[in-house]
Amino acid sequence: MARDNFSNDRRATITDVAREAGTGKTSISRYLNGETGVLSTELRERIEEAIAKLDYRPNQMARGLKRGRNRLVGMLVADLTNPYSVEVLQGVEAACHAYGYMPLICHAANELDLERRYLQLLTTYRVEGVIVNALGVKEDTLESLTRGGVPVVLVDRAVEGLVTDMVGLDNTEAVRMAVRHLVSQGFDELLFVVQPYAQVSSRRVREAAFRDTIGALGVSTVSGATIVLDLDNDETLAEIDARVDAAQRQNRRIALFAANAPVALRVALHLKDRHGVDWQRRVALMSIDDSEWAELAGMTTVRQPTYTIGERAVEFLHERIEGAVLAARECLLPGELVVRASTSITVPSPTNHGGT
Amino acid sequence: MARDNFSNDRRATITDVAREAGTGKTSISRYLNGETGVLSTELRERIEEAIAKLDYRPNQMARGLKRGRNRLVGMLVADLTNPYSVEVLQGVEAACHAYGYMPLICHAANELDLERRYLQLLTTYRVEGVIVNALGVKEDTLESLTRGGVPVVLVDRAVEGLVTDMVGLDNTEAVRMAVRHLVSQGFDELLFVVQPYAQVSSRRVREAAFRDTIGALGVSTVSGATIVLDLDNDETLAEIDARVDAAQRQNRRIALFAANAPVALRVALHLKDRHGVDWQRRVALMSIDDSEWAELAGMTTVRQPTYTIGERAVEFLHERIEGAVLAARECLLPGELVVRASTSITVPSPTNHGGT
DNA sequence: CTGTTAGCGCTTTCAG
DNA sequence: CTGAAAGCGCTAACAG
Repeated sequence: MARDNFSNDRRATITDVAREAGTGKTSISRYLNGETGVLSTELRERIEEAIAKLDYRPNQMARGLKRGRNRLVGMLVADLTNPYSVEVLQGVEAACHAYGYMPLICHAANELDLERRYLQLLTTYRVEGVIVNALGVKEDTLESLTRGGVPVVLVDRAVEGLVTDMVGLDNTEAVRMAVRHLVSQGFDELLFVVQPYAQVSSRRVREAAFRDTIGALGVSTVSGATIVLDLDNDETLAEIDARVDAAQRQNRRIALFAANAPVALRVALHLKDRHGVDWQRRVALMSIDDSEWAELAGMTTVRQPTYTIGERAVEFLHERIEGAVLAARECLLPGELVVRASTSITVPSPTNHGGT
Repeated sequence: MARDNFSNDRRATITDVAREAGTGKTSISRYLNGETGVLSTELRERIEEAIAKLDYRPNQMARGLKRGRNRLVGMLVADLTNPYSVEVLQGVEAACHAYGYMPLICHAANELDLERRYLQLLTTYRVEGVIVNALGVKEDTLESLTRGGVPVVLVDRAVEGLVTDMVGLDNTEAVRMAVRHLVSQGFDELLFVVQPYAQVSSRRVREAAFRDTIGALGVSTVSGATIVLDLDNDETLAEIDARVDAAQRQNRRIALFAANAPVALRVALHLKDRHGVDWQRRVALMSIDDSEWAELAGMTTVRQPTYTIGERAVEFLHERIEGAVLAARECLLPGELVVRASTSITVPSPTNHGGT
């Protein structure tokens, strides 16, 4: 029903509806924009009928063109493969709907070219604002956006030379919490494993926090070191092995601390490869990011408030779109320590998974 | 550089560029559309300068409005949390770029309301086509799309009462392959675990294939049963336990076969909970979908050709957008058996992970 | 309360 | 080779 008319392929336009309802376009427009009470009940009914009959849907493009705003916001994700991003995304989506925005999701797949290209595309579609989980590199296209008056809010990572709102994890506190946990569990040698961090601010901050925290502990008690792991290059894994072996020879209790989920997975796979299925009995591993397999592997993590990060990002963006003029803000949300068996220094017994 | 002029907030329009270049809008338009050779070199240079100076970007909305096509295609994903979807997405994105489409990614988060809402939104933005990984339920909005002349191609799942192109895994063959593998490994009791499958065609097909394959083997050799697992309700897990216990009491070699990754994870978590960290020594588990933790857990899987699925979907869509009129097509791509330690019937030794 | 009239930024005849 | 003008679908004054 409601569409027994010629399936004309071409969608009905506001003009068609006006004609069908025997009125002018203005009234239709008024109806569409909820200017209720300004229309006689009689007219409103005729309009409703016409709309139903023609299965009419207003064309957002045309609307946007006229109004100067199209309710589109861009969400540029560096890597959808990383569950972190998907979770943030969910917060973003929910908040967008609440505010009446349509999120345009773009996936840079860790490619700088793609990031740039999408940024341009978004410009071209005249999005009203952009949330960017950037690759971190200085990017003219990004600057060009803000200069063009399009609000930008950064997620997880800052971008060199760009001052805007940014929301992410309180990395310093998260790392501190993790290190304190490891120390309290009796580990006395900590290895922080992180991807090349020069470009990516969150990694940089985490690494710095790791060293600071260790330093504050007094070098005599606990020793720590950072290992830079290139996911595409297995060589650095050898260094981890060397450190682990050395520590164990000296009877030191060593723990690996992965800076994020991809690193944790890479390291875990390697350890399993090297030590066999029982690898977790040989070496302790924890990480930032509570990925879906963390529970299965019984790995201690710091869970990020991903959903909230996404929501908050949209809130910031919304305020800016509405015209707020204020200095760049930084919103750092606290992580949550999720303790599991991997960081109890005693060999986990089969029935005891997750200690305190 | 290239933007030392008044940062006017308002982006430059084609009119601005025309004025700046001292010419008419038509020429600018021609330049933008690559109607090269129709412009004198001299004019072209002036245009290029003007564009650069004003940092001009053509407004796609306006273009679309006039042209009647905006190069937008919708991609509706049922659940981004499922790595399957993300992988398909990557194929879709790549293919879209190749064809010059801008994919609008929408995430239904397994909510029927959201699915419907997004479908309407996409209509409203006049996307030229839609790729749908639907929730599977009969959906008026979807039908309304196709009737409105918007091409739709389905991914992974068919939708009741909707005849369109669809691309996905060759489920029947995939299940057959898996069952044969399990049997050849010496398992003689198979438990197929699947979410409620009435609504979702791919699950239905997998379940049917499971029963058929078992049946074809001759009931005397191997016995099989299907267990329906509701991810939000733990009760059904008890049935799995009962079956496993019974089989082991009778000295039968039982294997669990999860219909997809979410099920596999749920089951794995439960088994670990019940049997401790060594659960894999107690019960064999394999699944369709090769998720990132499968390697870590040493779990045998059937890997889907996700990327190709995405690509193929866009190809189909493209042909339809270009006006091809043909009967609905179905493209079933083969899966790949990835054998790992979980399905070798002997207890996996620490140094031997994954046999043949 | 309702309709007429101008555009939004762009493409596309149709004449120079 | 180049430009003027009409119009895509819609909204927003501005009259009635």
